[in-house]
Amino acid sequence: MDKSDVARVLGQIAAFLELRGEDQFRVRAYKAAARAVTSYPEDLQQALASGALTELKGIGPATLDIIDEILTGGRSHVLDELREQIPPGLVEMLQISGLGVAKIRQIHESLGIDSLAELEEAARSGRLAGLPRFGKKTAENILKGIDFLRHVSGHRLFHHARKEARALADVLSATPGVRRAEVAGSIRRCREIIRDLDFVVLLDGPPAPFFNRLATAPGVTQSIPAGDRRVTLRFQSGSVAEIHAASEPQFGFQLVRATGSEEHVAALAARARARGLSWEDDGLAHDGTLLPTPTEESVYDALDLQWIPPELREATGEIEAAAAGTLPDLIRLEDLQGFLHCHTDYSDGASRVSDWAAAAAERGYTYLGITDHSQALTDAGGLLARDIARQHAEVDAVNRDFPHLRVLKGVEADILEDGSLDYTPQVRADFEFIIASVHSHLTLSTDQMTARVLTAMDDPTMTILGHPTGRLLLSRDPFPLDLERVFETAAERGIAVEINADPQRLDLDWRVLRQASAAGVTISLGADAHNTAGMANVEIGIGIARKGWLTAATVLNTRSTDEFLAFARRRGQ
DNA sequence: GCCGTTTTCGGCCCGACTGTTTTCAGTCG
Repeated sequence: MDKSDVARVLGQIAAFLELRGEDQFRVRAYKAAARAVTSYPEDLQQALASGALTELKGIGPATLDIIDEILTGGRSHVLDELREQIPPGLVEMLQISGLGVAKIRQIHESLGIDSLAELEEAARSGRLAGLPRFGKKTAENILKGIDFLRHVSGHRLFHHARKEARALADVLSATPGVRRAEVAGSIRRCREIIRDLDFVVLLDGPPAPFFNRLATAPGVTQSIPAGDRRVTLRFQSGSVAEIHAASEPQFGFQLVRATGSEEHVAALAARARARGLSWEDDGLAHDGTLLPTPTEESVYDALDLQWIPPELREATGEIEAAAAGTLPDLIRLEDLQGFLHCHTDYSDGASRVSDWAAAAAERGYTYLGITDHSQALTDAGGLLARDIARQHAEVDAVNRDFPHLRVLKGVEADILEDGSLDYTPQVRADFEFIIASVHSHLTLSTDQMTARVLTAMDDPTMTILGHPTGRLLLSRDPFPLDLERVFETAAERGIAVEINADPQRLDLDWRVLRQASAAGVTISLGADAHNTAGMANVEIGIGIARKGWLTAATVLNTRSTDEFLAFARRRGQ
């Protein structure tokens, strides 16, 4: 049980209370507590033990009790009781965009519906559209929402899946007879959303006894063997893990096979056949004899290929490049000199300027770009024009305390509906660089949204286009935008386009990064972090950049402080 | 339910948008 589990329980309690028609402020208090837990930078267990949690804003006696109960016992009796009173199907419906508490209660009370399946049937049959204040459009949107939910169910964000996978890999490593356990599959490829977890384990002995042991391990509800060296495990939590067993001579082969996308692996198999080799379940064979392939390098080598970094194994040209010896020299975490896009307590961040500076200095960054929300984003407590001078004075003071770090005065300015940037030009001139982002009016057409963003790019104070498509993985589709024209304009104007490394965004999508760099666009890697724990976002952002074949030269914040500032200033003149 | 005090209970975000209806309820951020 960790922070995200605790936050999930608190959020669910809020949802149940909301459906029960409870006081809205009580509901809001639970939601606030969930947020407070999520953004709490320290270890929750320790904070509970030391009493630090009682000091946390948003946590009071009732929510503290619940957190204590979850952390010690793994469940909450408050939630359990609510589950008995209210059909859980109604809580699922809350996830449908456009359906709120009032409509769900109306549907439940007038049609007796309490599951998604029944809701879908009612929407299709027209019963739903017949309700007062419902109509054809509403029914259509609900069907769309159900489709979306089905599509995302069973998928998780990369960072959640990776955390679980690492924990499971530790358990596997500690199992008797296991010499090594590696995370493979889509997590190793750094896909933005993950369904199944894949592992390759190096065993001392035969797989069968090991698989039997796994089948009865705590939390495992089902164990489905596939052949004699693979097993699929289903867990109580809903997770699905595929375990591939390997002996030492074939470990590299199994790791390659379990890591690559289906298409990548199929292409490798075809290449093997073209070379008179056969690609079998248990290894690469020549004339019926398995070739020793203990490492991944030995597998690719046998196919006359350079070793291919896992992030690239998506069958998008990497095999051809590896054959020609032209794989890119991918960017690495240590290439970054600047840490960009973070929010302080001047807007919706939890960390102070000095906290950020200390964290950035500790990680060896040479500059740190502070970018609070601008005033138009009132929801996020956007920085009011009158508070800017105070923040800048604070930055100056912090800069005196950190001789090896330069804190830069940036801002994340809203791109308003008409494409203008938030604040007056005079106010914007006080910042050393500006990330401009769309946060509102997300339902414009492709033409309108493209025109809006292009207009914003006319503004000479814009340095970086933030989270360009506004998507929220597993919850909100990207807004429509003609990226080709945006890239063209960005390259022409010297505006960088962001890979937003918030694990919920990862926007730009890695699939369009090669198009962007081919168009000559400079990419900025932004953490979009709201507390110093969010510094780790950058690591995921690097994975996405690598997935998009980016080299250090394409990424803005691999440059020195002076080069970064020169990039920002060039446009203002 | 939590916060912040005028320390014991009153206040807590509201404006824009959508789909409905024909003046507005419900949702969203």
